[in-house]
Amino acid sequence: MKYKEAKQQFIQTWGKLGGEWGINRTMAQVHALLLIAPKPLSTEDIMQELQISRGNANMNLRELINWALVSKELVPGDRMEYFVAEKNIWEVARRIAGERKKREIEPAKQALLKLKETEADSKNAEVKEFIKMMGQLSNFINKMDKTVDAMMKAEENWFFGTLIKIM
Amino acid sequence: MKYKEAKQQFIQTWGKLGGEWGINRTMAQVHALLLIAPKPLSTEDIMQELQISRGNANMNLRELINWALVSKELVPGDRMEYFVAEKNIWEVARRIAGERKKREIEPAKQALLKLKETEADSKNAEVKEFIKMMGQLSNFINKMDKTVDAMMKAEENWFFGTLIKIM
DNA sequence: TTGAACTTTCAGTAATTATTGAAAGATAAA
DNA sequence: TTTATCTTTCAATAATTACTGAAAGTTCAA
Repeated sequence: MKYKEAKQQFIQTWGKLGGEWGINRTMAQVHALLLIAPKPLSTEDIMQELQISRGNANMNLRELINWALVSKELVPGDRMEYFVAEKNIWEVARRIAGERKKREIEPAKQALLKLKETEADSKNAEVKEFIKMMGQLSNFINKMDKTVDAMMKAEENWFFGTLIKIM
Repeated sequence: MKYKEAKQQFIQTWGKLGGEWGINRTMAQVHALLLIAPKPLSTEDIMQELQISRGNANMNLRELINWALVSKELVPGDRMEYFVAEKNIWEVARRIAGERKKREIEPAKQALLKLKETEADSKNAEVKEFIKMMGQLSNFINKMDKTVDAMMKAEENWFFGTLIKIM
């Protein structure tokens, strides 16, 4: 396959994957573009490559920076801003996991924890089932949480190494 | 907190979480409802509880069945269909992981594998960077894949137990 | 200061995704 | 069969989400 075609396909694939996992497709495409760029890209570069507006490019870049997946890079003697992506995939995975944990899992966890307190003494079948399920869910989400924490601290080889060894 | 309020909050929380992870919010709400139901529910029950149309209820139930998270249950002497959810959370997690792997991860993996073949001999910096990144991504996604496979086969306590022990 | 070069914002609009509800389809008891 | 009961489909519509582009904001060299 020719590079230009492969590049387009990678951008499409990464964008699609993002979309399926609740991440704005364009944001994932901008990320894809920066992941394979051998040097920092300007907003103009990104607008042109992906054929998107300045506003859209700006918004998605800002969001990628919020996720700590991309950072601004200043070139001395140039007023234009450039952007670079974190290129270590393990680090990328960690940051995504950390961010999603913070934004989505933790709030859900807190909510479930409160729900566990519901009228624990009731004899009603619905209520009993509810309490039981909240217990199960809290327990599960706690374990997930700890797993993500482990991942955040660990090195890639250690993490997968240990995991795969015990399979 | 009173049961009725807690129930509504659980449905909202589960629905929101689903939405954030690329799963139709209503589908997640139907799932939530079935998770805490002490007995099978009919389409009517679900329509009423969530205030949704028959078509919507039917569609989302079918999809939950495709995901193997819900099954139909027939009550002898009753023509109406009832639905029950898998209640073991570890099993639920396994099925979701398995399904998402099959639907989303595997196709992405295959696509990346092809992209790795791109003009490997080029001296162009862009192409070199691209090949490098495709290699990293393939390698990472392979490890993820194996981790999910391990999860699919393992028992909850063994899986998390081993994981948490090594933390 | 001024103004050229660049970035950010956001109201309006477009695109996508989800929902409704009525009609068609299926099933089984009479 | 026929008919009553229940399920499925899908075109129309609503709701949500994403995008555009022009105007406002910022920064800095002259």
